Amino acid sequence: MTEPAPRRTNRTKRPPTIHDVAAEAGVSRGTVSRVLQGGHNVSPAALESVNAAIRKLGYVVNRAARSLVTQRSGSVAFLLTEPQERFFEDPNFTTLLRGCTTALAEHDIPLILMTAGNEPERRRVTRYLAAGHVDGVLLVSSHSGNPMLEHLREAELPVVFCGKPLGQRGRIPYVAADDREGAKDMVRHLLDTGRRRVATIAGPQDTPGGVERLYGYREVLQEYGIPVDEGLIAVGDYSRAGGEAAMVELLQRVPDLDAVFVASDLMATGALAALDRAGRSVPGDVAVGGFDDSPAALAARPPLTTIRQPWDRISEQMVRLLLARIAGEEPATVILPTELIVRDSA
Amino acid sequence: MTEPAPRRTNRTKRPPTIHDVAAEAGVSRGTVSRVLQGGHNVSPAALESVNAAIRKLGYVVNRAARSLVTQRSGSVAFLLTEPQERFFEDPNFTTLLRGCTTALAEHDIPLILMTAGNEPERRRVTRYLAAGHVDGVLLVSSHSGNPMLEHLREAELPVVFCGKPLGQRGRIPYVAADDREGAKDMVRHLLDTGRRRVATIAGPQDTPGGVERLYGYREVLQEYGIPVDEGLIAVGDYSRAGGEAAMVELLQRVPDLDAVFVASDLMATGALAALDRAGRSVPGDVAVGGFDDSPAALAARPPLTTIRQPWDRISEQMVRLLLARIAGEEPATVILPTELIVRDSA
DNA sequence: CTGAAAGCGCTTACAG
DNA sequence: CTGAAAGCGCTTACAG
Repeated sequence: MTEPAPRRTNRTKRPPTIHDVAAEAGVSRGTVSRVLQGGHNVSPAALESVNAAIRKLGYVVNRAARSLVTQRSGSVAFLLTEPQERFFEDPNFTTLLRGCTTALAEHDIPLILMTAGNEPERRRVTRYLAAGHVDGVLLVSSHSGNPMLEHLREAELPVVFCGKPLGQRGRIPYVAADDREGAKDMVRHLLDTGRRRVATIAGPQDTPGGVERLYGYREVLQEYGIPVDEGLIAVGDYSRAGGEAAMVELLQRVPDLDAVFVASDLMATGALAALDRAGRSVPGDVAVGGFDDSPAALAARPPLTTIRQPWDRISEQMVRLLLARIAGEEPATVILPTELIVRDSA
Repeated sequence: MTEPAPRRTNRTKRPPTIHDVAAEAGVSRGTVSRVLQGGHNVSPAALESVNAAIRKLGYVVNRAARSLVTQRSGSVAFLLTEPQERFFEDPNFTTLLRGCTTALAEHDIPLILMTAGNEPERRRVTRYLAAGHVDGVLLVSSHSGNPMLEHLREAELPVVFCGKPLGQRGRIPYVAADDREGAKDMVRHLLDTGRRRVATIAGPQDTPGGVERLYGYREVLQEYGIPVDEGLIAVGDYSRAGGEAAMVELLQRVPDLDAVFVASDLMATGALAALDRAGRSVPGDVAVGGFDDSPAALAARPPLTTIRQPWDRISEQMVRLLLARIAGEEPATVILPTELIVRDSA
């Protein structure tokens, strides 16, 4: 009557193990494992009885044990290297995060959210990744000179970027919306609706969106035979305040502008405020085009004409590329088309 | 010369193990492990040489192995049971998510993001949690009748809610802003600045914010000796469109209202649009008070007077409570004060 | 097709 | 204070 006390945590019931399943099904643990791996080299009879046992017992594989032997974690990191404020303020990114979570869940892969916005965080994340705690990383920042990149390379971890990685040598897989074509669509729209002095508020020039959307602006002007006036170009930091300041600057420099293509909706709401204060009506005096089709675009007065990025498909493709990389496939790149959404501001 | 080929994944270098550290330090693996656990019952000399070896080798513990023996995952889930759109559109929640990630990182605990907005997702999440893949969960939805709750209870997993869980028996630990007091501050502000026909657009009545903020509204009117006119109360669904519809309804029912307390900034932007279309000036004809102090509050025209929720502290406290629960402490509750932010709309 | 066995990298009583 | 050893729950050659 003095049995050794069973080992217990504060959880009452221990989940069934592969051992229980094997006993229930009347086979060896090896066979159960083979069924778990896809059922190759398993007789139909064994397959069936194992599956029945799994259902009956409600068996779920213990990932820690599997991970220990396979040297695979079975999870993926979603890594933010932006200063956090910027990311979390940007509704695009939350859409992206949601999409990646869902897409990974379909493969039963948990998403681990990590931030590396400052030095201590970067150290922690680097250690975590180097220790092999994830099989790959979905990387969101595309600022050039990203200090995490070197670490990732050293850890030899599969990575997929959101947005074209700037200033990187080698082939780094990424998924991006077609920023340049999106910008071109917007500027064409402005021109086609009769605007002639079209300014632009570009994003930071160390980000792909900042660079590409400005390229698009220039290309369309050229296309229409309009000489590019550098005075019509201002740069913001993707924040609302940055957009506001840039608009003030533009108004001062080029009082007769009649349209502005703003590289993000958030900046566009700032531009709207500046125009309002300057007594310019939108779209009467000045047409305003945004980029992103974020909630802010709808909430703005007037609602913003903007460029929609296909975030659902971006996240889907990021996950697809990452899983392919993890499986050993070659790096690839996916560029997805954008869509012009015409509302009241232009 | 025929050594067995070393086992390899596609990663080149295998991280050092506790075995390597023990060899380097000249002690047993047990001693290394004891150092890892906090260094109790370890001689100063051993402690030092083990730490030196850890540094030299860049050793990082293998969580899968640890988890296998301790029966603890060392990670925590951040679980969204809202229909996803709502969550990800709400900037409060992303702030919360960020805060929780950071707070957990300080304890070296990875945050696993999970969504359970529909039935297949709920099944998957339930299996994952029941399998013991996380030590606890941070739960965000507070809609009453949440179908995940029962599963969590069955799995005997520590849980902390964000927001007061409605209609739950038993003591469930939660952290919330003081919704009622926040609402009272706003309504008092409206009344103190001379408004007399103060309407409200409440949130859904199956959410704590929806209920509590409406309570606050009623209480202040009573406090000021103003009889509550039920016609002045409308309910929205926290969306922009819902706020707009509710405002239209109120305007129709009570054309002479001169203020409205809206239970979220997002709904308030909708209300602003409706007022604009009805030709009412804000704050001239109608004062508008929001709730949340989200980015939308700043972007709104005019910028919204609103109630700020202390999201940083909320996330911090949620993590603290959850870790305490995991460590076996009793359930507790934390209510945090809000702050009135006066801008232009009221 | 299947079982027995080794081993993944840790932690934790148990002796000493 | 410390080492030897068992064991956590899996996967995977290896024989058969």
